[in-house]
Amino acid sequence: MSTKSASIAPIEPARAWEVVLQHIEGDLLSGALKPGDHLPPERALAAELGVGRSSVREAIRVLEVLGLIRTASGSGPQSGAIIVARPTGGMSALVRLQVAAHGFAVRDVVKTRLVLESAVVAELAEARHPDLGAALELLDAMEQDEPLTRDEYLTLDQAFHLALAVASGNEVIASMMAGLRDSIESYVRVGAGNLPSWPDTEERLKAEHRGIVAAIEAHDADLARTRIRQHIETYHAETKVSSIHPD
Amino acid sequence: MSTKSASIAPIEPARAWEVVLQHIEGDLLSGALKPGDHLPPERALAAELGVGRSSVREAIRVLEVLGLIRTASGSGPQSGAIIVARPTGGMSALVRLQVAAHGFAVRDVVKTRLVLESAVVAELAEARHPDLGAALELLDAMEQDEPLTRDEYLTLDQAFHLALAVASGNEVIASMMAGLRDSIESYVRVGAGNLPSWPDTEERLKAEHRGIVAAIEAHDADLARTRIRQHIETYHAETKVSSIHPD
DNA sequence: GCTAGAGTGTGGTCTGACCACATGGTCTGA
DNA sequence: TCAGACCATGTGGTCAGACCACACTCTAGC
Repeated sequence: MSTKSASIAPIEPARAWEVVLQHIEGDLLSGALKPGDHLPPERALAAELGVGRSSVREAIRVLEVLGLIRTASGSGPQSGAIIVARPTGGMSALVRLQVAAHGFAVRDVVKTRLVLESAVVAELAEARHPDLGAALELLDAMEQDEPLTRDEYLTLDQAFHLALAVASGNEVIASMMAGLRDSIESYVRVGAGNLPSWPDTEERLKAEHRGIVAAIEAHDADLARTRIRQHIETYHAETKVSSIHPD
Repeated sequence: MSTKSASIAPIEPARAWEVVLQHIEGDLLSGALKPGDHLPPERALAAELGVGRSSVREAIRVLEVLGLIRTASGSGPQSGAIIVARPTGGMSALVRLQVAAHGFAVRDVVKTRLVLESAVVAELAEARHPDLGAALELLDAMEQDEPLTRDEYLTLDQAFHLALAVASGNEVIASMMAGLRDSIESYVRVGAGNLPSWPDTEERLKAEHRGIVAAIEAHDADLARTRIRQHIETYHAETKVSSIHPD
């Protein structure tokens, strides 16, 4: 406990957990902490900053949810809080919860995904040698002989779209795309269940995927934009007809 | 996420704070909690869910940072944890910390902002009657007689860009834009300090702002895209020359 | 009627105590 | 010498209880 007596109170006294958060952020900015490093043990951090361990834990929890660290109990080099800087999980949580709390409309999530993914395919089309290896493997997996269940297909579909974003080399867009998609995951799956004919839809989706890749490989950015737009809009329009939510 | 078979086999027993988070998310999805509502008091929530108060507080903290709730101590209708669903703050924190932890490259943040803002101005240009009132007021404020300091101008500039995003009516894009901009705020301000001639830059920025608005009002989406791209790219190129960071 | 004070309920914080667990060293017996 | 069992240690995870500061609400006294 730090002596609060006679301390000149700032305009807004930072809460204890904010002190911890700012301290860690400062260490990140100064380079004292890098991905792969361990945070000090919670008890040591608490003593160092003059706050209680519970306050340290609140800050740690925030960092964990935002995807900056991963925690593990026990002893040894794998335990403790380790900087990982994986934004995807945090982005998913943020968007998903905002959708749940009506801060984000599903319609806007879909539109934003459209904007980002259009940019992704256009950038890939304009790249000299876009690395579509991962995306192509996923397409092959979707077209294997054994029939896939709807859920399996949608999982691969999601991975395909994410692979395109990753291939574009922009981590920010890739994690935003992943977060947007994750957050409406349940809506997509429910919509797929209400489709009039899933096999027909699946065939159409496969053809559209190949068309998108073809446009990228042909370096035709405009065509790629058009096709990705149609791909997303068609699916959402089709599933929305039979969806429960009238909006 | 991967398999929907919700068997009891808990490979990973949910931690206490996750239980609280999931419970609140469930209440949001079911409509039991809406924006404006109060969360139960921490002590009541802890008793209801059979967890300790500290675990409840960790979940509450996460929700606060993500911008879902605001908390206030004291008594009465303004106190407690209230659902607000303001995504901007959470997005800013996420992006800022990921940049600090090298999960996001500043370059990608700028590129993403470019993608989103291009879409914003294009959408505004294609709208019948875009509501540019707030944006225009900010432009007027930037051009008043009394000279503005660099910081004041940049604050208005940021507000202008955000106003455009808000005018487009897409909350998701607006909060992402705000988060992206906030997260590189310090870089922008440092860059402005290193410009060869701020007054010249300020004049150019004013002209570019007016040009963007003119393109929107002329319903010329392509021109608006071009101008916003040039606006952002020029500024970042100019400040990067004298910046310390080589990349 | 009005005001000053007590009362109440809230979040914010700290402390101390356990637990489960992973690791790493030590001891024991072959 | 070495392999295996065992225990000490340090970590996060959790809980219970205790305060505090604060904002509101009620009420007694004027």
